Amino acid sequence: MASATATLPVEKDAIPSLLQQHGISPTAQRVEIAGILLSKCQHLSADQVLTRLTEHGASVSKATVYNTLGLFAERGLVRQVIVDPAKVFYDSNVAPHHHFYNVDDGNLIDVNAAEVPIEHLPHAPDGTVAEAVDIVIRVRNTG
Amino acid sequence: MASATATLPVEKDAIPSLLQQHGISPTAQRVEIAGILLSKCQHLSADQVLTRLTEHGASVSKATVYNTLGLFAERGLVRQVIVDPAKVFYDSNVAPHHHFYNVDDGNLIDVNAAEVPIEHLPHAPDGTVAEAVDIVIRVRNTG
DNA sequence: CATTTGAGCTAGACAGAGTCTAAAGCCGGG
DNA sequence: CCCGGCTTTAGACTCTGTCTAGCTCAAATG
Repeated sequence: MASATATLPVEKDAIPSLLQQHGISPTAQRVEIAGILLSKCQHLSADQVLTRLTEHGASVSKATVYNTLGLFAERGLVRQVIVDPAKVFYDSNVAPHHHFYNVDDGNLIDVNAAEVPIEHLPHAPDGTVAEAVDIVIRVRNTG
Repeated sequence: MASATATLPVEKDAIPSLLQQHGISPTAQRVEIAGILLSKCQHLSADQVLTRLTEHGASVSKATVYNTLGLFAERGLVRQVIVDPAKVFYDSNVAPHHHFYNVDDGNLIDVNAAEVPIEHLPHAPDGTVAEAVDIVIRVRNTG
């Protein structure tokens, strides 16, 4: 059940076992969705995943796409990125990193965590534990 | 038109001139909305602002609340906080700071920027300029 | 072999946040 | 007094995401 995170892109054949390593039974639809998202380092919304599925000729329902992406995120196979008020992006890169977010065109670019050294974090409020630190550098087109 | 950010809470009487300092003509509705949001250091969604308006007996339409909050954010009078995929929060504190976000109960707590020292930022991608750096520390209730 | 059980999938209804549109109100200048 | 621009408004609309109720299929059971 631990995270045996493969380097991107993940080969088609490797997907079923990768799912199983994350405690996810590899159904046809899940393999299909993972195949699209993990095919390279990218950020896709649920809707974009759905579109690509239909382009690939695979017919997966909207509910399944949402359920599956939620499941993948919960099990650490992908990561949610919340930068756009309108929708959630799913990031195929689960290594610790941050993001540039272009507010003009909605473009999202990875930033290696090592490039943003943080000396120390403040203590989490009483009764809570820190779970993740998300850094978003909002950029805007010049001119 | 520059930012003459008053310390919170902003007195009722000071609101019209504060709006004007940000290049916003102080209509009755805008003064009402600013009065609620700037009454203390807090994070409110558009919907929460709308609710408080009606509680105060002021009748402002939904469209106006959204338009006005968007305008305030654009002019630097308040700040958008994007942490919850479902809705945007408007932060009355525009001083540089970050946030704890409790994913269990949706609670949002300010973190002084000085408590999260960042040595240096990576260069923004070509053709873009950094505009803001948002750090969100996601926490979860213990037990 | 028939039956049951349960996980997973699906279509479509639904909910909530936010945007758009078309009309109406307000207000200052000529 | 009238005109023109800015602001507000109600309500329709869009879009993302969730929920429900039924269906499928495969594995376990008798």
